[in-house]
This record gives sequence, C-alpha cells and structure tokens, in this order.
Amino acid sequence: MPTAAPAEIAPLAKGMGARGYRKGDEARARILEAALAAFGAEGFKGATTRQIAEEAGVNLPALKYYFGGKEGLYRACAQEIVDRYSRRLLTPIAGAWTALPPEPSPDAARAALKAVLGALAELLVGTREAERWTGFVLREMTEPGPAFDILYSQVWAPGVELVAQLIGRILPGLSTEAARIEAFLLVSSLTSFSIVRPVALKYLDWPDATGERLAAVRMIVDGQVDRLGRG
Amino acid sequence: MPTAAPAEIAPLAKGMGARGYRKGDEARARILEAALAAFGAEGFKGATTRQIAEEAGVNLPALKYYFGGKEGLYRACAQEIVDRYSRRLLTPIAGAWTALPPEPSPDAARAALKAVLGALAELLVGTREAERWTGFVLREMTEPGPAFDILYSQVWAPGVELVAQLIGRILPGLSTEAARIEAFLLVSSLTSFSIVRPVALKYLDWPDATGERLAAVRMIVDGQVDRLGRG
DNA sequence: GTCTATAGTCGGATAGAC
DNA sequence: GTCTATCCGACTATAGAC
Repeated sequence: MPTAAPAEIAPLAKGMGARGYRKGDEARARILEAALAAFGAEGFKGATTRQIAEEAGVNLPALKYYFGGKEGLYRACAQEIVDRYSRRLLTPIAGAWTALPPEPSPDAARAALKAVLGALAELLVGTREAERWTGFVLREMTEPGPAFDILYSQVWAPGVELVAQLIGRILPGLSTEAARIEAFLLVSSLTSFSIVRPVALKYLDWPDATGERLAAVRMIVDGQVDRLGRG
Repeated sequence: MPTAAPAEIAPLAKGMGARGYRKGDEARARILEAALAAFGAEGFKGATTRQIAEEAGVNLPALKYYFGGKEGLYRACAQEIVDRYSRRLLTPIAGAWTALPPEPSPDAARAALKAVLGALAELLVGTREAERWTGFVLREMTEPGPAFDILYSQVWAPGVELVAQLIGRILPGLSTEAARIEAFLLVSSLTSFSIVRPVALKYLDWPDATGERLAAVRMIVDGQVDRLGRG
C-alpha cells in the first residue's frame, strides 16, 4: 500500500496554491489529454488503455493508479470537458444572454442567434483544435455510454435550449415545442459537419472547412436565420 | 474438403429459378439479418460474431463458411443494403425525377423536394422498421470502415445530390456549391434525428417520433423548404 | 509513486468429426 | 453442410518488487 493512498480515485493537489503541483500531476494531465483524444476518436470500447498509456508516455498501471480504471478515466474525461466547456463557452454565452434586455426585440434576438450559431460553426465546422472534446461529446450522444447523462445535461441540452429560447424570441408566436424542433434541426445540421466530417469534405470536394469555406457555411446558416419566420 | 467447395465465398444458388434455394440459403439469410442488426447497433468492432451467430440460431463456424469471416459478413451487409435501397428508394425516386420536365418550374421542384424530404423524414425520423440498415449506413458514414466507399457512393451521395439538384432548380441563381451546402445541412438535420435519436427524444420529451410528432417535424422541414430563396 | 510480470477474460478463427 | 472443441491473440486488471 502506498504511504499516502489516493483519497478518492484521483490524487488531487490539496492545500496547494495554483502554482503548486505534485509530481504526478503532470503525468495525470498527460493521461487525460491522451484519453480525450483516444476516446474521442475511437469511443469507449474502441480505445485501449495500452494506446492511451503509450501516447501519454506512462505505464499501463498508471491509469489504474490515477483514475481507478478505464471507466474512471472515461468519466474523468467527461468531467474535464464539462469544466472546459462551461468556462469557455457556456458561461460567456449565458452572460451575453442575460445581458440582453428581458424582452429583446426579434432583431436583437436574431443577431444573438447568429452570433451563437457562428461560434458553434467556428467550433464544429472550422476548427479541428477542439476536435478532441467535440468528438468525445458527439460520440457519447450518438451511442450513450457511462458519461451520457453528465454531457447531455451540462453541455448538449443547455446549448440547444439557448438556441430554442432565441428562436422563441424571434418568433413569439411559435410554440415552445416547435421552437425546440427548429433548434434541434439547426444545431444538428452543424454538429453533422463534425460527426460526418469525412463525408462532408468528400461530398463538397473540400480539403478542409476553414477560411472562405467556413465563411460559406456561416453565410448559409445566417441566411437560414434571416428567413426564420419570414415564410 | 466438402464435395462442392464454395466457388467464391458465398455459395449462391446457381442455375436455379427464383423459387429454388439450397438448404443453407435460409441460414445465410438469417445470419445476414442478424448481422445487419448487430453491426447497425454496435458497429464493426463492437458487434461480436458470437452474438450474431447466436441471434441467427447458427453456430460460429457458419459465419466463416458463408461469408469468409467477420469482414466478409460486414461487406455482404453493405451490399445487401445497397440492393434494398436501390430497389426501394433510389430507383423510384430517380424515376420520379426524370419524369419531371427537363426544366421544372421552381414550384414543381419545391413540391418534389418536399416529397423527397418527407420520405426521408418518414424513413429516418418516424419509423424504426428501417433502423437496422439506416443505423448501419449512418454509422459507416460517421466512422468509415470496410464498407464506406460503397455506401457513400451508392447511397449517401446520390441522395444528397438529388436534394442539391432540386434546390438548384428552386433557386437557379444559387451556385452549385451553395446548393450542395444547403442540401448537406438539410439532409444532415434529418439524419441527426436518427443518429442521435435518444438525445432528440429526451430533449423533446417524446416517447417516440411517430404520428403527430412526426407530422410536426415534417411541417417544420416543409417550412424550411418554403422559405428557401425567400430571404 | 512507478515499474515488471502475470492472471483472467474474451473474441475471431480453425481443425476435424459426422 | 453443420457441429464440437480448441487455439491464439489482445485486452483489462492486479499483484508485488523497488
């Protein structure tokens, strides 16, 4: 038995400042990063702990030591994603949302919706930098696994609901359900670009989806927003 | 060595009428059906040959005998899907398409597009009967495997291209690329309903997506078609 | 804390009887 | 043609040295 057994599963730094870290924390972070990539690309079953350990430059039992096992590592990845996502996207967006007047005009809501969808397109269509964790989330949505609930309730649902709320502002006459269907279809069409990226690029004969190609997608999505409620 | 070794891999009936079948053909069909369901639900890696054999009520070596192995069985599933799809959907739709006047009016094209998307929605959103093979196709699009090329070129691309052509008729001024992006987004939003069905149902708080709920989705898609080019 | 070595499990393939 | 029995490789998990 180690002299200081991990309190729970992960031996987090306790009683230390932000700059303080224990020796193993760096290894822990490397494992997490490698796992994020592997699970995102291969899924829970498809990814192997050997791959992850090798990629992270640690030995196999280190995964057990830091995360308790494969499933614990998987859950830790989900939690990490929620944290990053909340910090970098959800919180700022929610801030902008509450900064809107309580009853924003349809045009203000339209502009806000374009901004949100533009950021989403940037993230899902245009960049591969975020692919690690978007792949993880989208895969978990397509085939629910040990992390489905947390990712659904803290990442997916809030995002789509925000879009639905904005659509509801743009079209006050629309029922909540219709707004939600509309929002689901809108967000889904963008996530598809990430989920079936190889198909999208092949079909459009694009080498990637950045620059002016990303701009073309955004323009079309903006057009869809403009046409909302003008049928 | 068997007295009559399988010519290729699968011992197809040769020199027999449509009603003639060899004894093993029924087992072969059962294996194919079970494999379609298993691969569609679990993917190539996720599905196990043992599951499939048990589900089909045959023994493990039967898979090797009839299909040469797991990958051969997978390819056979893809070919079976292409055959069914071509016969039941692509051929009729293409027939209706060529029956259109060479230069259909935008309104005629609009009606045709609604019909095509309605059929697609029916298939992807409303029914679970086709789930066996739609799941197979969509999974292969999201994570390309041994059957990607055949399914992409014979199922996915023709379908989206048809939608793109119709959009091009509705909006003659649109560039081919813009029409294709629009078509990709439109089709993607519907496929998402199938790909992330659990998420969609949970978010909309629906027990299923049939009847009036399916009608609601179709109405919104029809609305999107109506708004095309009226921004 | 980090490693080597290994136990236990499972899935795909195949030999050979009938 | 169809079955039983078995092999082999890959994976997760764990024990125990240092």
